[in-house]
Amino acid sequence: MSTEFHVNPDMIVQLYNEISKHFSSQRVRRLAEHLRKNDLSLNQFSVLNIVNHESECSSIHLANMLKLKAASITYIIDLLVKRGLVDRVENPEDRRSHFINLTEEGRKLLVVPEDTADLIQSFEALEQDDLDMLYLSLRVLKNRIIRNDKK
Amino acid sequence: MSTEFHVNPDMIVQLYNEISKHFSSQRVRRLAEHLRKNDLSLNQFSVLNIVNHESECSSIHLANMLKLKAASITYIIDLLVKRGLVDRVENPEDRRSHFINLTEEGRKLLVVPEDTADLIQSFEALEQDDLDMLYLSLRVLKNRIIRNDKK
DNA sequence: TATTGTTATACTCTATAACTATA
DNA sequence: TATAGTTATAGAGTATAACAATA
Repeated sequence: MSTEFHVNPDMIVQLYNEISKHFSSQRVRRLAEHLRKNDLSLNQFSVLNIVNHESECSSIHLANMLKLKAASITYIIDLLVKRGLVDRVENPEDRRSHFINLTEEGRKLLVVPEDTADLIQSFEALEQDDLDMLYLSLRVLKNRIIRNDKK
Repeated sequence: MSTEFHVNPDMIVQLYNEISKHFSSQRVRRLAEHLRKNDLSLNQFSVLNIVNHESECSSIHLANMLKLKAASITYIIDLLVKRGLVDRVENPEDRRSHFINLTEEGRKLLVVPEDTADLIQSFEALEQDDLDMLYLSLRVLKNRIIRNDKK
């Protein structure tokens, strides 16, 4: 395949952002629904997400990431521990601090369900050739991206 | 372009969802940051989004969409009106109810900034040929999708 | 003394119940 | 009588400030 101009990542990012805007509103709605159903605040959910990506995550680190006070982190972690969604593990190198780890229960709550019906509707607007090309493109993208994900 | 099998929208949705998961955590973080910077709760932001998409939106409708009590909607709308992000307009056909409309100020807060640097990094993992193909695919998708958006 | 994190307190948000106005 | 929405109050969740323990 060849194009008459040089496609660079920036150009794709710009396109991606425009497309992303189209789905933004529904994404927010799905997220809010997911949080409500699982009785999670946005900050609690953010903690689960951060803890999932960072091993040896301390309260201070969470406070910095979320721009919350340490006391709020304590409160949030207390609730999550009580629900069995995270664990507190002692930091052997600093007896003041703890590491926050995601439990299996917590990991289950990370995935926000997609609104499949609406997505399908969007893709159905495409011609067959474009569908084919999009599929191939996304498959390549997935393979390159997922490689860097843990598990 | 041709493939040895028939690509249908479902297959693309599945791929899309897998890719989407990869960006999910950062998207949540960006949203949380956007809300914090603009002093908005998730429900307040949801109200702005719903009001943006639905003209003649009533309190009752918002309560149904967000699964909140009417009294909570009153509280949220009061705050947003006070900040000049939405207006309350009388419903000429039913003097009990009001329509909630987004103001220009409110519209400015709808867009959640993307984390461009991280996106670029993802796309930089692709070969030039794949970049070209992805670009073409997304451009077609954008043109088909955006057509159905208002403004 | 500086840093990590907790306890105590104040504030914000949401739910419930009682109420007003209109249909 | 039923419905749309508001007001008043209580409770849950979150943030702020003062404090204790460790570095």
